[in-house]
Amino acid sequence: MAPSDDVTRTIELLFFAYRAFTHDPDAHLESYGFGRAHHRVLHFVSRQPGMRVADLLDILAITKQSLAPVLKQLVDKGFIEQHEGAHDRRERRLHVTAAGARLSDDLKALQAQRLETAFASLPAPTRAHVEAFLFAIIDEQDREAVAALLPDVASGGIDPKR
Amino acid sequence: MAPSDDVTRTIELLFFAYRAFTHDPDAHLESYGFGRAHHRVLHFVSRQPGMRVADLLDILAITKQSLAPVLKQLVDKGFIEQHEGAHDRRERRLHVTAAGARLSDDLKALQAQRLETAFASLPAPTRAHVEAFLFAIIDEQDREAVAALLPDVASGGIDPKR
DNA sequence: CATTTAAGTCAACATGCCTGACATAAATCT
DNA sequence: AGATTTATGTCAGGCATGTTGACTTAAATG
Repeated sequence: MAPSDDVTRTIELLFFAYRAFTHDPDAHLESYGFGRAHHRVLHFVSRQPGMRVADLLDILAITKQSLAPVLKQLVDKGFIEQHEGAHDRRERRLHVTAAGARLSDDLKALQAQRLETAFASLPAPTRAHVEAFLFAIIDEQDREAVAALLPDVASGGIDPKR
Repeated sequence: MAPSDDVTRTIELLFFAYRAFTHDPDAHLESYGFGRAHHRVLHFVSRQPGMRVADLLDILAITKQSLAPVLKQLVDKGFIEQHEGAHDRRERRLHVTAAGARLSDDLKALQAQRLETAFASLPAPTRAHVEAFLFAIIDEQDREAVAALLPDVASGGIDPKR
């Protein structure tokens, strides 16, 4: 096997796996007239209620002009609410409504189903290895910010070599 | 830890990791006036020289109307060549040119760098676990076709439980 | 009071995907 | 041979998601 076959296989698996991973929510979102961009907003607002617009832009790494129509649609259709900041009234603190929480949970359930089925079919250490790998793929300078965002790892984490 | 924290962490890691994974090639492609769609075409044609347009459409899961402008640009700029099929002259067999092979290799090197650095920082079994996971994420009905496409696994594969 | 900050808006544009309809040439079936 | 199917290409129109640049508004801060 050529030396680059390993990396080719990983690259192609990532492509096909990520497409599968996003497929179910994409299909579900269609019935609401929403797309993947709406999913991302809903997910992170649901995960961090009260976040500011600027925080969301940082996480998504898009411009406010890109976010604007997506956020407006989510607000107009009653999935997200904006509240004036308590201490700084320029801020629009973002919250999911009950409907938004429901949709966000439904979308997560679709992805959870796929991920948990995969993990259940594989040996127990898989999850820790996979998470360590995914984390190591992220730019070193971004890892701290991402780690601060993620739910804590329970245990069995794979530590990077020194 | 809430039961859904695990899946939330995996979902978010996949999002951030995939964004990082595509970032370097995206940036490199910009200087050619190309996008991610061109990368995918270049990659698969390079991997399977002589493939037909219909094969490419199947793999990418897009319509020929979506592919057409992307393929035309790659042909016009001298990265891909089309040759009449030897046995069936309706077919346009796709091949990368020398320049196409070079660009494809350059893009792969960027992703290889990221992946291999990640694997090198982690215990040896990581690669097998990661690949088994990515494969298990793919729809069961698509796995056979994907497996046929991928370079063979050398050894140390993680077998799914029965 | 001047400046900065948070957010929103308007315009123009590019990419990458879609559906639908139709065209062409070559292979295949009857 | 003639009809049909197949492989590919093309035209038209549309939608989602992103970009840059310029500007506005309101509120906080120096």
